[in-house]
Amino acid sequence: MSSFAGRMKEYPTISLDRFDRENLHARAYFLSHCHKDHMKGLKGPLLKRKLQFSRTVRLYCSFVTKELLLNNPKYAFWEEYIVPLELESPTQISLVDEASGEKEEVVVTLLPAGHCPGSVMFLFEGSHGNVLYTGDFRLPVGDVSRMEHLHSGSRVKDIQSIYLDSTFYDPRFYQIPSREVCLSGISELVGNWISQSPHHVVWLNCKAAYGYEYLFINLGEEFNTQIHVNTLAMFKKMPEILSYVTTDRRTQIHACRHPKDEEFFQGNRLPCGCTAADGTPLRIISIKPSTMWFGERTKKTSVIIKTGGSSYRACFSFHSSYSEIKDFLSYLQPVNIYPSVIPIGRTLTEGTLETTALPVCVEESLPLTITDAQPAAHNYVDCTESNGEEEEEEEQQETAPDGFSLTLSGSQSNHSSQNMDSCLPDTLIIQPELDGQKQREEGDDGIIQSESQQSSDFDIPCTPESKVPRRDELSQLYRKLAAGEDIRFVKPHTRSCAL
DNA sequence: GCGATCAGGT
DNA sequence: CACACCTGATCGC
Repeated sequence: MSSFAGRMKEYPTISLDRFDRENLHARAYFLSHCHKDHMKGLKGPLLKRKLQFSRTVRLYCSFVTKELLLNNPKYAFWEEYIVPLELESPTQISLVDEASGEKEEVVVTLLPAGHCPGSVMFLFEGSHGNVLYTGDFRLPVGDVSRMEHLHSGSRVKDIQSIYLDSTFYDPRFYQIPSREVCLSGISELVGNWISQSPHHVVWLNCKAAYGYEYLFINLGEEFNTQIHVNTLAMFKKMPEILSYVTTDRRTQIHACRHPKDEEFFQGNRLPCGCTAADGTPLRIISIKPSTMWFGERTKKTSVIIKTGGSSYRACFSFHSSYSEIKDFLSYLQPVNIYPSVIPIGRTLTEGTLETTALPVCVEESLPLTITDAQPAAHNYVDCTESNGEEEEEEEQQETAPDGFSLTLSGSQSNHSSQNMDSCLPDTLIIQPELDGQKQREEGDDGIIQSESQQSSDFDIPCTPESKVPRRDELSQLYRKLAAGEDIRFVKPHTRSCAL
């Protein structure tokens, strides 16, 4: 959960993705994307009143975000105060104090963030330096070097601070299969199922959030069909999406939802209640998009895991992996990095919220901490699926190697499907009729590669009280990152962090 | 009745 | 182990 309080040190009269408390006094608002955890306070009556009295306060976002936002009647009052901006079009904005008349100019540029429809990063350029607020993002390695507005000529712009989506900024999440790999895995599973008969249907068990649209589009395109969803209203001005979704239940691919949809599925019913025309029972499989992550050296595993007789998990991530974030940061080399997510291991309490939620500066507090590298005892990833019956293993004590488990909680079956495939990177496991998984193989690719080397590491500290990285350590790290050297990252001290 | 918060769920 | 969101209970206004 984002713990970003809404404001940046350099431009404190701006509020982004938070609209409550102190943010009620902002001179301008920015919304990076239309997910509820970035919209706190956005429908508040206080804010509504402020807008009615203001001549200058506006909300800036992408056109798509505006469209999605206004689709919800609770936010309809924003309509006349939203200024949608084109992507990659630097726009000057005046930050005006309406009481004093004091004014500050800033240029903002929206950069596509790859998180969900309409999601953007905001690049601010003004008298307090260049600052990048990433919002939530997923960018493949290398994409940052192709973002024109982060460059000036052939040179990377000097970035004073990055306010970072640090959701997976943790070496445990070293790798997440690419969007393309995940999509093709899902496609293969869907295709193998629905081609068997018209009564074979797929239920995509997606959350109630924007971000699955590209999945619908790709499946719709591939199978020349539309995906059944509950409502089309939010897409009415977005033809690229609209043409791939439908409220007509007569399709083999569903992403509809119902408050009791899991129960429905257990009873072999779709959430929409659809049945076959001739009374033949439907053959339904569910595919639940879930984040799967893998270790530094393991690229070999399935993006689809069978979790029950008719249930599958499919790899799907809205957020960049650790290595993607590392690529992003090492390319931009910001002076400061402010993680948006409170590092694991603690929950925010009333007392700590105020202090920990505030931005932290590399030099002063500690967005980053250098730790000693651990010897690479085991460099393979133990991809296990927790089936909910096992005790939480104790293996994640200090004896745990830097491998980590792929644990899929919430599975209803006893069926273990770990280490599904150790050889075929993108191949999924499909067993339409066979319930057993006899070809299951132990994760035997635990070959320890030899290049383990001692070197520095950094991760997000558990608490603001933990040790501050020394300046020389940081510069050393940055030099390595800049040189493209392989840097080993250790597990964060999430377990040992005593609180 | 409303909003905010929390616990618990998927 | 994460996320984004929902429901329902509780509290305060």
